[in-house]
Order: sequence, then structure tokens, then C-alpha cells
Amino acid sequence: MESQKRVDPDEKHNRHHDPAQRQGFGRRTTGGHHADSIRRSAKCRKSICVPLWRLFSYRRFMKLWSRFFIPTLKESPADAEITSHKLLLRAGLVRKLSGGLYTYLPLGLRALQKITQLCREEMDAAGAIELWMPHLHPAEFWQAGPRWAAAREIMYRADHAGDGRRGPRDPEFVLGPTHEEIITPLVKSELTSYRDLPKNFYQIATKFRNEIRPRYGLMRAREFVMKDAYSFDVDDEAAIRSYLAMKAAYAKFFARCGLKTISVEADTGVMGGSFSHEFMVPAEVGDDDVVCCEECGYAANREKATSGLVPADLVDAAPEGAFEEFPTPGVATIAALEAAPYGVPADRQFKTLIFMGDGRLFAVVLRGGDELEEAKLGALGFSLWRPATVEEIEPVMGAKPGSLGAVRGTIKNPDALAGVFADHAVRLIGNGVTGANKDGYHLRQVNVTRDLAITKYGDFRRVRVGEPCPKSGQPLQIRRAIEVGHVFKLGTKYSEKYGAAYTDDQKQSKLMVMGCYGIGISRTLQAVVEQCHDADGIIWPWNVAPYQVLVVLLDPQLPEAGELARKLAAAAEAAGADVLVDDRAERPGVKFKDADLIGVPLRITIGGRGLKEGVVEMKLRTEKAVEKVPLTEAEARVQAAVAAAQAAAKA
RNA sequence: CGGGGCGUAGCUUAGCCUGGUAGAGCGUCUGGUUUGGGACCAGAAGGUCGCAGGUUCAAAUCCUGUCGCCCCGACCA
Repeated sequence: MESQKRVDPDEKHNRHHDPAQRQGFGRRTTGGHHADSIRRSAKCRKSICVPLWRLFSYRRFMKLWSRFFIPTLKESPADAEITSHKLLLRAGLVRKLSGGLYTYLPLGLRALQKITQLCREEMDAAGAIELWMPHLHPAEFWQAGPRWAAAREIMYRADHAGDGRRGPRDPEFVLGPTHEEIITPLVKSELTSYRDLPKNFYQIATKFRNEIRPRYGLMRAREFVMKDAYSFDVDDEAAIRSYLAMKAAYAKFFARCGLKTISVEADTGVMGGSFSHEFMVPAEVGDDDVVCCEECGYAANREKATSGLVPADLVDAAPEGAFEEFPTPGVATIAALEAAPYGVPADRQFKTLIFMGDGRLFAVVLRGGDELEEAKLGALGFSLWRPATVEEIEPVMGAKPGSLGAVRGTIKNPDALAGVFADHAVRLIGNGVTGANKDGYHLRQVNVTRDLAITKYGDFRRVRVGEPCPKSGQPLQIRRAIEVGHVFKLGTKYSEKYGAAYTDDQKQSKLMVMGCYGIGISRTLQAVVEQCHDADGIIWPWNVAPYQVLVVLLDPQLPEAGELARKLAAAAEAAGADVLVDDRAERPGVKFKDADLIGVPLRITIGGRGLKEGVVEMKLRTEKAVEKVPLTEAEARVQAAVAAAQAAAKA
């Protein structure tokens, strides 16, 4: 084989251990020149610096940039839009394979592993137990669960091998978007007694979701790393304890990642369940809106947020006389009815929307100026719903959208409606205008209480900026945010479906009460970058930095510089830091730019100039100032700086 | 899925409207000069112009289809 002829790399290095050999490099590669005068030439840099790492056997304990792989970019690829995505690419952390699919390069992987480890520590500390589940799921597990229909479209299918040979009895597979459907059957068969509970199982693994629109790099990917945990408790009260323990662990975890998060009340969405909180990172580029009150700390996802717009003591408006029809040819929008000659303000109009839910139509009534918050329809109990089509609406209502109303007696076939659900805010209208269920006509003097066929009031509208906080009454604000974690109290939705029950001390069989808890690990990575950067690059928080100390050798060809780098790197490592040494034959400017870009928290610069003065330089990525440290103190000072950073990161 | 935009060298892009030799910067390679915040000079390599049809004497350019990517909306960690 070829390898027999090849010289073993280590043996090759050993040849250069002799200092005399070291001296020889300059001469050998530069002909008759005096070694000193040409030692900084480009050629010399290359020929000398590469053997240098061999000379001192750095490799045993030093990670050398020249031997590593950090492909930094001066310019960001065109398909990156937001800062963190650009920086992930520019700092050589990730590369795109395809939309929503990314390769973690060595540096990115290290950061990801740091986050993973922090998460693991907090989960373990909170009493959760790590395991690992398959990510290829036989579809039958999902079919047996409560949300097969709803979750289907986000799941990747891996039905057959594609050779057409598999028979119809072979299972259909899906790639796991989450694991309730897998963990619950496991728990059902393994945990049977109240003595086994509580339990909380978690894993940190890849999830697959057929996102309708992957974007922003790792922020919304088709394949991503998630920590998912599932708690099982004997009753509601215990489940709440588990929930609160997870919520507390999450707060700790995000704090340790150096992330500022806010926890907000959230909608439970397709997960179902009784209540939930999301952990949000405020960011301009977030794809969630958080409604919050500076005054009292109320914070909720916009999907869930309410306001104090409708006073609790609001008195029903008295009718102004019988409602009457009036012609409105061609008027099909709120705006058109607002315009002349009608001049009906949007918030005096009843807006009627028709939806199809589980095979039946239902109506939602809002103020004309309000927007429906569709997620809030989840409270109505339909498992699936969508806006109804014109063809579905007309036979039931008697008119096309634009002329619809929920006025009793005007609906063509009221029995076909599963209900008329009105937002509380319509009560503010009192007497208003709405469609006559007759194309080209509207009704006025419609009284909410007397005329509308309301089945039930609820909160369906979207909160607007400046409305009073439901708690303090102060104006609400809305901020963009990135969701990085989500805790749900699930209740018995899954345990019931899969029969996850236990026997209590009265020999009674009872359903376990569940909770589930997710952290977007890869999303957290990007959120950190999004929150911690400046114009020059990433500013890693200490705990998630892929490397915490960077020793920059400006003159790597100087033996004394190499020797010093070795000492300082060893000192920093002994203090508990991860150290990278930039030994590349690059100009100082390039090295400094790269150092800032990859965002290592503590930079130690060793250059020929400083060595003559007898100093090395220390600089924190967060600070502008560079500190000159005498060589005699260098090791101790580096260790002290590492210790200080560690202490600060712990606090 | 609806709406908008873009596919030209590893990266950023010019050229396309008005068809006729594919151009630059960064990066890479060679030689030299430089050396503390992304150096300079000289030279070189690197392109099926996303793909497939069509129009034409001639297509990166015009037409049709298709694939991919990005942005806005609904969904989510």
C-alpha cells in the first residue's frame, strides 16, 4: 500500500526537534540571504511557520488555526439576509447544503456542543433523564395519536424505498417532527405504578419538519437540533410542579447561554394542552410578535395576548329602533362602507367571517376595524378549521362574503352553522351596521344583544399597540421576538389516547398527566449570534464560545513567540478555557479581523514588537481597550482573566 | 400554496433593455516587494452564463417550460 512508503507525520516532526535544524530553515529556503533580514518574507513565513508547530509538538495540547478549518469570508453570500445568518456564514460556522439544511463546520459544531452541554446540565439538574429515540417513526404511532391529521403536512414521509417492491403491508414511515407519539407508548408499557412517577425524559436530537418556508439560516430550518422533554405525573398538581421546574430550568439555561429572554404566555397550537409559556429573544428579525406591558410585566405571544379594551362592567347598549335594510350596491369591504356616501366608521360595523371547522361552517363576528387572530379559534374546540369558500358560504348564508351578517332571521340556513362566535369587542359597538345576507344590501341599527344570533362570546381579535394592558391598564407594546423555547402543560391528551395510565395507592387506574418542553438548540445558537454581535463580528458569551481564548501569533516564525504561545495556551487551558492559537502566516490585519469576526471572548496577542518591549497584549472582545501585560506576569494574568470571565459567566 | 425577486468563476457581481470575442473585485496559485487592523507589483489558473426546449446565420441576452434559491404572508423550536 501507499502508506508503507509514507513517512509517519510524527516521526517527521521529531526530526525538527533539534534546535540546529530549526536554525537551518531560513537558509535552506532563502539561498544566500541573511536569515534575520528575510525572516519575515512571505516565503519565509510559509516555510518556517509550518514546521514550527511540529518543533514544539504543539499539537499535543494546542489547537492551531493553520491545522484547523475556519473558512471565514470577507463578504457574505447573497442568500443571507439577516445579520446572524450572515455572521454564521462569514465566521465559518455553517454552510448551506440546501434550503433549511446546514452543515455545521468545526467551529459551529463546537458552539452547538457548548449549548447542548449547558442544556444537558440544566435538564439533569432539574431531574430530567436523558434518552434517545428513533427519528424514523412508523406512521402507525402517529395514526394512533390525537393529531395525525393536523401534523401530517409538516412531516416528511419516508414511505418506501422507491424500488416499488415493498408491499402494502410494509409500514409507512415519517421523520419525527417531535416525539410525544413515541415517548407516550414507551411510558405506557414501562411505567405502571404511582411509585414510578414523576418522570421526565428528554433527548437532544435532530428534528425534521417540512417547514412551509425555511428561512434565516438555522432560525427556521427543515432539519434542526432540538431538546425535547416529556414529563409524566400522577395528577394535575404534580404536573404543574414539573412544568414550573422546567420553566425555571429554561430560564437558567438561557441565562447561561448569555441570552436575554422573556417568558410569555403562549397559544398551545396543534400541541394542544392547557397552558404554555414561550421563551422569547427580543429581536427585530424575530417572526413572532410579543405583546408586553412595561408597567406590570405582562407578556404574551400575540396569538394569545388580550387587552383590557372591553371594560368588565360594560353595560349593554339599548336598541335605537328596529334594524333596517339599505342598499349598498357593490360594497363588499369594510373600507367601502366607511367611504362616502355611507360613512360608517369601521368600528361601528360588524364584520362576519365564515369558517369551515371539522366539516361544519361557523361564523366569527368582529368589529370592522379589528383583525381576527386565527390562533384564538383553537379555543372553540375544532380540530381543524379554515376559511370557508364562497361556494360553501352562499347556500348557507344567502349571500357572498361582503354582504354577510349574523343577524337573527336573515341567515338563509341557520341550522347549518355550528355556531356564531363573537369577539367581546363587538359589545362596544352597541348598535351598528352589518351585511344583510343579501348581495348589495346592509342592515343598520343592528343591536348586538337584540339582533345578533351569538352562540358565545370569546376573545378572537388581535391586540393592537397602545391598547390598555389587561392587568395594569397601561398601554401595551408589541415587539418582534424569536421563540427559542416552549413549555406546555399537556394534560392527558396523549396519555388518554395511548393509554398511559398508572395504578395509584388505592389500586385505581389513572391517567398520567403530561407536560412537554422544547428548546430549539440550533435556533438558540443563531439567536445568540443575533443578540451578541457588533459591526466587526460575533461577540460570543463566554459559555457558548467555541473557543474562549485566542492566542494570536503575529510573528509565528519567531521561536520565542511560539514558545510563549505554548506557555500561555497551557496556562489558559489549565484555568479551564478552550484555546485556539492563530499561527497562520497572515498579515496582522487579517488576523485581527478574523479574530473579531469569529468573536473569541479573550484575545492574547504575541508579536515581535511586544516581545521587544517585554509585553503581550490582552483584549476582551467586548472591550475596545488593549492591555499590555509584562511577560513575567503573563501566565498569571491570563489565568486571572479566564477565572474572571468564568465567574462573570456563572453569575 | 399565493405575491414579488434572483440564478454569470469558490464568494460578491457587471453585461441582458437594444442578440455578435463573458468582464471585474475578493479568494486561489507562481515570483517579487511589504509587515501591528482585511498590503502592493507582475503573471497564471479557474465559466456547460441553473437546466431543457424554441426563435435566429448567431442566444448569458429574446420566447416557453422546468429546477433551485431569496424576500413578504399562513405554520413552527
